[in-house]
Amino acid sequence: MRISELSGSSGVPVATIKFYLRLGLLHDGRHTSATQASYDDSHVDRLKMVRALVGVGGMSLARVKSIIAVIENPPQTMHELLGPASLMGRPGDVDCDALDVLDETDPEATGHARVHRLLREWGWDPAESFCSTHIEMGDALDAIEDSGFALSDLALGDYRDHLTALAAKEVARTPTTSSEAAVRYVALGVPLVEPLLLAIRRLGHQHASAAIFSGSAAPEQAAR
Amino acid sequence: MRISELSGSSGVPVATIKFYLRLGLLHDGRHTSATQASYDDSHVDRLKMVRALVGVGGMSLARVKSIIAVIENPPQTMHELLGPASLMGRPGDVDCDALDVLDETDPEATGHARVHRLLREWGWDPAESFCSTHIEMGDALDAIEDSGFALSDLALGDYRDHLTALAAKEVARTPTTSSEAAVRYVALGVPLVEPLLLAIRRLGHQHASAAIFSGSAAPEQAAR
DNA sequence: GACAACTGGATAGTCATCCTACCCAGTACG
DNA sequence: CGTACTGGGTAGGATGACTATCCAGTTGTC
Repeated sequence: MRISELSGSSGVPVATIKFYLRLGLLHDGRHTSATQASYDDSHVDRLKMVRALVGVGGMSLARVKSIIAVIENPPQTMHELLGPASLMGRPGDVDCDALDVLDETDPEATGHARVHRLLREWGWDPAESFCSTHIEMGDALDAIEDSGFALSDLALGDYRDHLTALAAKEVARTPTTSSEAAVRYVALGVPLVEPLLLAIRRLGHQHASAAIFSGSAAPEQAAR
Repeated sequence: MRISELSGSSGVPVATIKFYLRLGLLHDGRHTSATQASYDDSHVDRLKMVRALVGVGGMSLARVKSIIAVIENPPQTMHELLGPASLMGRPGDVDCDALDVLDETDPEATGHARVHRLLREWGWDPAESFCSTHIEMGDALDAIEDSGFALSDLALGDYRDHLTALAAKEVARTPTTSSEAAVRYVALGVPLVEPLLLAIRRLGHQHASAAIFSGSAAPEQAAR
């Protein structure tokens, strides 16, 4: 398959394919001469994957590249796979030791302190999860706080209940037949399912609000 | 409060504040003379909100602006609020009538057909949710499919169960005391909680994998 | 074997987004 | 009075993701 055919069957412009080749997002074709190479289905699949991750997944090419790196060079343990797969290529890969020190003393890091407290309350060992995830969660809590939005521990508990139940099912569904399948499942499934998840949540909001407020007036009137 | 003080208490550079003022992300201060204006706490709050939505929320300034528009000029019904709040400023505000026509005939739109089928199976009226949400969900399903990842209806059902339970609780928690509080809750809560949600899911993955694969070897070994 | 069409490889240009720097005349205040 | 600061405006820069153009080599066709 020549590059123009690859472009045709993947829907990606030739110039973009060349660009992806240069970035290392797409593996080189088999060279048949100095100025000729042939591509196969693996290149079509890769291109579709990249476009899916970039398009709906909303990822940067840098993050896609690190996902590809994990798929091509899988880590040794299942657990090791989950951390990097979660936030590969994201900002904030800072040192984790600093987090152990702070523990609700630093007024600047209320969100991170809350994460530690919650993990303790939930009976979760902080060591079994990645500090980068703690940081993300802390940042998210801080952002919610900063924008003047209150989120009770009760509400957080609801999130934990439902999401960990979901996560457990997802992990349980991980194929164990081959390492390639498992790596693909995690590296692609974790980030690609995210937009789906958020869409279903919004669908749920609309469904629930239709049930509660169906045909009812604006909050102004409803409150009176 | 002068602009430099506003900058100090919000942590946003003066040049950026001017930029936000020009874009309409920040309301003008009260002019005291031709070249002087005074700002108050509402400006500090707004700046913090904008930074939270842009930073952790990962939104574009355009989307932040449309969220601000909703907060400043709320829609008439609760239900009307949820649609725009969900995907304000996102790409894909296409015509919805086209979706009614397709109904699993178009091979190009398998994801969207699946959304319609799922909604029917779940007993949800498609009319009570926004077609833009259907489109997002369809796109997400297509992207998952395109990248060579299979997602069973069973797994989708799990997502629906947990996320709609969560969404229902979130909707139930919407304050009805004042319209301002309700609008703020929805317009900020829907998008800002998203990163938190995803972080907890990843935490759940790590927790679950620690329980299952604790100390176990790589999938290669485990599979044998 | 002439010749247009295509190839890989490289360089440079485009477009959008999000700021950042600078300039300017007009206050504020010690 | 002088210095610092203000709002307002324009221009510039950084980044990310392409896109266009050029070029020498290759392929298929007549």
